[in-house]
Amino acid sequence: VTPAPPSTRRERVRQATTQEITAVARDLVAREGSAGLNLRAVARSLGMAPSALYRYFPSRDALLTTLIVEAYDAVGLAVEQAIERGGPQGCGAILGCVHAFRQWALDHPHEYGLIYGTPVPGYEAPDDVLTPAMRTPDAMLGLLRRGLESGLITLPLQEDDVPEPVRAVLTADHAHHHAGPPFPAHAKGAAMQFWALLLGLVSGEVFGHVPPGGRDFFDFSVRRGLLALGTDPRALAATPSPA
Amino acid sequence: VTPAPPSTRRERVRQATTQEITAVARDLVAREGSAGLNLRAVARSLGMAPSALYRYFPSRDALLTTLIVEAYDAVGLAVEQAIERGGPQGCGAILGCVHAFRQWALDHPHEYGLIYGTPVPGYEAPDDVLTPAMRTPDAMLGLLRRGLESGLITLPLQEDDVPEPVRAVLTADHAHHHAGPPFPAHAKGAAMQFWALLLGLVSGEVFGHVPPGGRDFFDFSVRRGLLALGTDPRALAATPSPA
DNA sequence: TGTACATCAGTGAACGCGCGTTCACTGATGTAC
DNA sequence: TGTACATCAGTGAACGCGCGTTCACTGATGTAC
Repeated sequence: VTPAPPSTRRERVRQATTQEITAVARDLVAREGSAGLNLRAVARSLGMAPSALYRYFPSRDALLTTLIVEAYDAVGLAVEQAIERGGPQGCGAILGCVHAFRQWALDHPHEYGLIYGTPVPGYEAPDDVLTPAMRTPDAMLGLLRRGLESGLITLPLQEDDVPEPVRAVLTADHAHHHAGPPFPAHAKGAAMQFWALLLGLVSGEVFGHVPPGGRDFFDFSVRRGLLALGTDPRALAATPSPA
Repeated sequence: VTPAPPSTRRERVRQATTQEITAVARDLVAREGSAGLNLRAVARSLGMAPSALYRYFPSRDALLTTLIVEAYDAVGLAVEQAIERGGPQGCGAILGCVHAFRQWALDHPHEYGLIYGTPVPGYEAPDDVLTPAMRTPDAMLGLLRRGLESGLITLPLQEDDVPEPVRAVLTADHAHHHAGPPFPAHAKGAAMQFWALLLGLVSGEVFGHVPPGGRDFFDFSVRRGLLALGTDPRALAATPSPA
């Protein structure tokens, strides 16, 4: 996060103030959603003149971008840590990962909405957010790769089972690429389906579009999704859900 | 929609104006999202004074509520019509239904966001929206019931396969009830999972949170979801996707 | 070590804007006799 | 059929508010000699 230690006193103060600003802004978004973010309220809360904020951010959108990047990084970090805690083999990491994702979303509903909800109208995301946005998907694809290599996951489909046009779409997609060799189309398709299920379950719960199923129902659904993904049933059944 | 034919001339004009207002408001939301809905713009577009709108709606929120109800009704209608077109047996109705849902969402992204996206901050939905909100889920549950009765769908799980706490959650949920006798817990769970998958796929596509898979990928994913639901594979494979 | 200058954080007032809502009013439409 | 009154759609001005952003400024922090 800090590339080089800030030398001068001024730089240190500046960095601290910047962090204070984003912290206050994050609180504001957490309480009222992205529409509630406004510079005057941030300034008020910091005891500054509104114009002073322009020393730190060139516009409201720039501040919003920072918050979006921070939100992506926060989920990403939560997910990565859960994977580590889950251990190197078996389903512990997988279950830990998805539960961490859900838990972060429930703990930070407005920040979740910022990145996985309705796009903020009039806001155009700059390229800077692409990398942090891929942090969580990358972590999950890493799990998939590990699972395929270790034999924990055996995709129930062959490459041929994927209809030609779908295969074309799946292999043509180079926009969202991640580290490592490419996945075969059927693996990519399965991953995207699982991701859609996960987003649907979590968004439904966070936004209230679905009757509340709670943690148990989420766990149950995710396990069924993992089975559909080709996860070894015995291994999955033997792995308890994270606390 | 019209309970009794409006008798007096005044009432007819009033009704026409009301419809004009909601039509303009709907356009505004369609172009700029729910945050873009503002009374002054509606009045401007109609050539009225802003205050005149208060003869028709007591507040901005009331107008928003009307739009939300209309959106629920519009998807609901689209889905119901697709089901009818799909025919009385087989998977035609099911595939038609989900494709109609997706298509409506893509055709009306902002209205979709209004009802299935991030909740509008500060807006509290009155009870009036509950009934229209259930229109689409009800239609789909009707399909499930029909499928179970005809044997087209055979749930892969038994009641006992659902862990006790999950079963408790599923049977306790009386808030969102629909017509007809209750479903057993495992059917309800399966339905909710499929609904979550559907919302995830569609929201991901509409909001751009997922690499674009398009119609073919959606069809492919939904078919896999239906198989996981226990739909007869042969019948499913024999049913083409709607045009 | 001390002085002259440059940099930059922060101030305070202002600009221009748009919003939801209220209120006293005018004039047309409907109703009762 | 005609008149007196009630209802109600729509006007126009105003209230009070909050927003993002600009701009000329002051004073403290840092830098070069």
